Amino acid sequence: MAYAEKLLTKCNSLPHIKQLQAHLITTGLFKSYFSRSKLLDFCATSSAGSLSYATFIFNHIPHPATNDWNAIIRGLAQSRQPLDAVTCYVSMRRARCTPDALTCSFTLKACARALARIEALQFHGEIVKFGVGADVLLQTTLLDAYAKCGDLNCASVMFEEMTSRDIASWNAMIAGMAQGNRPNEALEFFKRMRENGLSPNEVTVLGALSACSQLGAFKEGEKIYDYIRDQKLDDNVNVCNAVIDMFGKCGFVNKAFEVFSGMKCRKTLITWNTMVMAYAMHGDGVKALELFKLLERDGLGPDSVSYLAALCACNHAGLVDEGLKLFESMEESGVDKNVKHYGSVVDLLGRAGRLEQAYKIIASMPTYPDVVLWQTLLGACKTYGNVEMAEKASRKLVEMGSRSCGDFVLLSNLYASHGRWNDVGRVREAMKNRAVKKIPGFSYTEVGGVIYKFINGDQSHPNWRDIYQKLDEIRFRISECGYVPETNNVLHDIGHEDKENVLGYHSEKLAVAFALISTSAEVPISVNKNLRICGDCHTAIKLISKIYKREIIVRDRTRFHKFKNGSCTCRDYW
DNA sequence: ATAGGGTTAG
Repeated sequence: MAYAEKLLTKCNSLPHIKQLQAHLITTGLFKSYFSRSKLLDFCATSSAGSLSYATFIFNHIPHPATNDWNAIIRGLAQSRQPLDAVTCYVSMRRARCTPDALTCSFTLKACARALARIEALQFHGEIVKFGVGADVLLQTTLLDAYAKCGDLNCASVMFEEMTSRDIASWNAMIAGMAQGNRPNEALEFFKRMRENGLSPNEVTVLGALSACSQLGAFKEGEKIYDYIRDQKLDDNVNVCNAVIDMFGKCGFVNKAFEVFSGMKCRKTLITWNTMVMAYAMHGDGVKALELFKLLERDGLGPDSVSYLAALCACNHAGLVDEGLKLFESMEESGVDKNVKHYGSVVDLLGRAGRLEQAYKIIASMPTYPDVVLWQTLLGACKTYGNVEMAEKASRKLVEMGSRSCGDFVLLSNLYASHGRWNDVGRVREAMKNRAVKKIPGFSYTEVGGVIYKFINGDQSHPNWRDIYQKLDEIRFRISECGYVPETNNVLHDIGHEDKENVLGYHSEKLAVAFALISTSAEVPISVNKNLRICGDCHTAIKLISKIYKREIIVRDRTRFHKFKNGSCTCRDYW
């Protein structure tokens, strides 16, 4: 019997599969569940097979068994329309066929891929109903499905209720937290796992490193890297890629490059892209472009992510013509442009004041431009005081139902700077009517191996009075050097003095003040912000770096700012 | 009746 199975692994095209199918039918083996569902499964999931042909065979089976259904559901779960697997499951139940643990496993995978939280929840019920709830593998699949669908609370409950957990369960929890923007908790689970006597494997460290990257947690990241080398996990490309990314995002491009050039395993395109992006984030456009050119020599062609990283590098280094050339060369390289490439080039042109050209590029897009594109153009209009173009962009934003505070602020500021007070009032009215939402800004900083989080105007830190006192001192000292708060970054119906206060307690300022009072003078201060740094904080921190003789590194949403002796590596271009 | 399923970087 086993020979049919062996033949199956030798099939590498649909005609082969059909031949084997014919053979099974003529010898009567097709009636045996085993050979038949093996064939179905192979046909539905391997690259040699075809899902539609598998479905065709399946439809001719008079009374499909659980295994036959499983093969089709598995194939559908891996297809472009994963939710078809759920539909198939419904048919299976209607045909009164009983699901087993594998049926549930495949359908849950489908839910996770489709981000279908409600369906995942319903399958949780099915799992209990069919008595397979005690299966550890299935529990992990379920936990992972909840996490991928964004329901991290359900995922945690699942995890805590598990009576036995193996390394994959921990890995799913750590990766889930890291990917769900809860990096602190990811690291907590990582710590707990080790306290429970388990040794992290290559999958574990990927999740933990990703959490460190998000937090800019350099010390923790370096400890994990030591462990990786100790356990020889660095013969895995994915692990190397994650280490490079971690060092890059923690502000140590040189360390990232050391790892990149010292890799013992073969680099993939992702490795190259990660390194190009790291240079881009640090504003080192020349090195980024050098690497971008070298990547082709490694036998790899740049893909859309490579181009995005290179464009980003041009943006952060102010290389306008290089960027434009790169953008135009995409077509002949056969790499499709997506909305992010357009965004990058519009940003590039917008900063250089080439607003008409930027507008033309948006207009030439084959797909609809998104909100971010118009916001980028609007921002450039503000910088160059172009009211007509700003109105065009804002009109588009309003049409698209924008609710972002920044759009309204920009337009309002532009009107204000031209003394068009009626229009300012109109924009404010529109803001009220639309319940504009504002993403809260927060910053992280690490002191003594502990990561502290600050929210704008935060008073939750035990030493908040000391921090605010330090900020008062800072404000006094930088004012002596000519600092004037840039209150036009704030749009509220409040007095001038209050505006200064809102700005004065931005999360990045709180983090810097806290670091100043709690670290020694030799260590550079490192701060990590979720949004882009505001112009006022940028000016203030430049002065702080000079007066307090401290190097301050701020990573914002898009890049690194290294402040030293009164200037920043972004050269005020970001 | 036999086996198969979970965690993975830009």
